[in-house]
Amino acid sequence: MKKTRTRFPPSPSGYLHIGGARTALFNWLLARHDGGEFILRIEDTDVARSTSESVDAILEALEWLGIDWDEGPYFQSQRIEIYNEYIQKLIDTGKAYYCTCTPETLEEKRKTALARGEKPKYDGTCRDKGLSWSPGAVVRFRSPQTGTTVVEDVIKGNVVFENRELDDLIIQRSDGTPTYNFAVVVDDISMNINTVIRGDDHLNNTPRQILLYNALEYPLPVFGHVPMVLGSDRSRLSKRHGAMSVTAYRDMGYLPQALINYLVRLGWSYGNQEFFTVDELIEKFSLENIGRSAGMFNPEKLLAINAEHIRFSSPEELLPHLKPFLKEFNIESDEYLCQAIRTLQTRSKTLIDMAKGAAFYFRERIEYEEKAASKFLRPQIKGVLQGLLQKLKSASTFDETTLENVFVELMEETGLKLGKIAQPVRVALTGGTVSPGIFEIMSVLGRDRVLSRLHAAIRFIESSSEN
RNA sequence: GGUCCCAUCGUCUAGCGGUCUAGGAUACCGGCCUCUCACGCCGGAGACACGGGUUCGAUUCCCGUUGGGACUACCA
Repeated sequence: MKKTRTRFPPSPSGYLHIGGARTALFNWLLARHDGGEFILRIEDTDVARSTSESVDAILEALEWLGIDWDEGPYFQSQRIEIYNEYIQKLIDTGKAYYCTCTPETLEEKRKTALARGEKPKYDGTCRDKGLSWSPGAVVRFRSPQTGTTVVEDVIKGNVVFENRELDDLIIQRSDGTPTYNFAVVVDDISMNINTVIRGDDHLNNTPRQILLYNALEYPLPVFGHVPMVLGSDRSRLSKRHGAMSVTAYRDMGYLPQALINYLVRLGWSYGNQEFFTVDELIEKFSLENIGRSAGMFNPEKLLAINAEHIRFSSPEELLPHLKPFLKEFNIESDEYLCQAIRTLQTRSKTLIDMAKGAAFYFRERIEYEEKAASKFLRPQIKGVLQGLLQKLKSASTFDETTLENVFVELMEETGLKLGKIAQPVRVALTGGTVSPGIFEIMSVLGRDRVLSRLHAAIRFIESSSEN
C-alpha cells in the first residue's frame, strides 16, 4: 500500500478564500489521517494574474489555520523545462501538434458556433497539417474523437463522458507556458500525487486530464470531487458575498480551529457530532462521509461554532489569539489575564467580544456609561457602598465564597435584595450594567482595585449630588 | 444552447428498503435558572421538490419533470 499523497494547488491571484481553505483542509486532513503527505503547489502559470503578494497571503492564511505541508511550495513557473519535456514527448509520438490558428479567428468561430446553437469546440484546422514550430504557435493535444472516458470518482461515483464532447485543448501557449489542465497532470505525475481531492467545478476537466495521463502512460490517481460552497444566493462564492478571505475571519476574532470545524462540517459529517477539535478531525476524517450536494456558507453557524470553541478552550489556549485584540484596546498587561478570560468565555462569541469585555479589568479609571451611572450610582446607594467597603477591607480572603458571604451579610443588614446591591457595584467596578458575575469580577480584580473603584464610585455619587 | 453534477426543516446535516407519527445542530419562539449579560436546561414551530415505476413495503433503488449549480478560454 502506497502512502497517500495529496496536494493543494492554489493559484495566486488573490487571497485564500473559504472555499479554497476547505479544499486544502480536506486534502490535509486526509493526508494526516492516513499518515501520508501533503504537498503545496502554487499554480502560477498565468503570469498576468499571479502576484507574489497573493502567494504571501495564501501562505499566511494556511499557517494561521495550522495547515502545514510536507513538501513545497512548488511553483509551476519554475518548472517550465519539465512541462516542455513532457510536451516534446507528446509531439514526438504524434499525440500533440502545433497549431497556428490565431486567438481572433478562434474567437470568431466560437461566436458563430454559439450563435448557431452548436458546441464551441476547436474545429481541428491544424490537427492534421503536420506543422512544425513557428512564432506564435501553440501546442494542442490530439484528443480521441470517439469512445468514452470514465471518471471513477470516490465521491460522485462513475461519471461517463463522451470523448466527442471534448476537443483538442491547448497544452502550451504561444509564450511557451503550459496551460492548466496539462500542468496539473504533469505536476501530479512528477510529484507522485496519488489522491486528488478538489472542488467539483473540476469534474468536467477530469476526462481531459485522464486522457492526458493515458497519453503520457501514467497510472491515474484517485479522484474525488467535493461539492462547492455556495454563497447566500446559492451561487458560487465570491467577493459580493461579503468577507470570504480566511484572514478576514482571523481579523474578526475567529479561532482557527473554529473555522476549520465549521468548514469541514460543511460537506462532511460524522453522525450527529457538530463540535470537533482538530485532532479529532484528523482521527475521524474520511472520504466516505463527504456529502454530494453543495452547501451554503452560513456565517451564523460559523459564529455559533466559534463561540463554542471559545467556551471549551482553555484560557491558556485562547491567550495568544486574544492578544492582538487586547492590544487594539491598549491592553498590554499580562496580570490575571487568564482568570479574566475565564470569566468571559461563556459570553464571548468572538475574540473581539472578549477583548471588549475584558477592557474594564485593566483600566486605571473606570468611566461610567451615562445611563448606567444615572440609574444605579444614586445618593441612596452611597451608604450601601460604604458599608460594603468596610466589610471588604476586613474580609479575611477575597475568594468568591467569602465575597458572597459578605454580600449576604450586607443584604441582611440593609434588607436589600442582591440585585439591588449588585447592579450599583457592577457599575462601580466595570462602568456598565453588563459583565461577568459580580463575585467573579471582584475576586479577579483583587481587593485593592475593588476598594479603589468603590471609593471612586462613592466620590462620583457625592460630586454629582452636589449639583 | 451543450456537457456534467446536485436535490431531507430557512441553513448545515443524520438517514445507506421496514427502526421515520424522519433524528441532531444552528437560527427563531416560549419557559426555567439567575446579581446584569451570557452559559446551561426544558418545550415549540419547521423538511423527505413533483410525477411515474421497482417492491409486500419507499426519504432510501430506477426513469422522467422541475429547480439549483458547475464547466464550456492561449484562467485556474
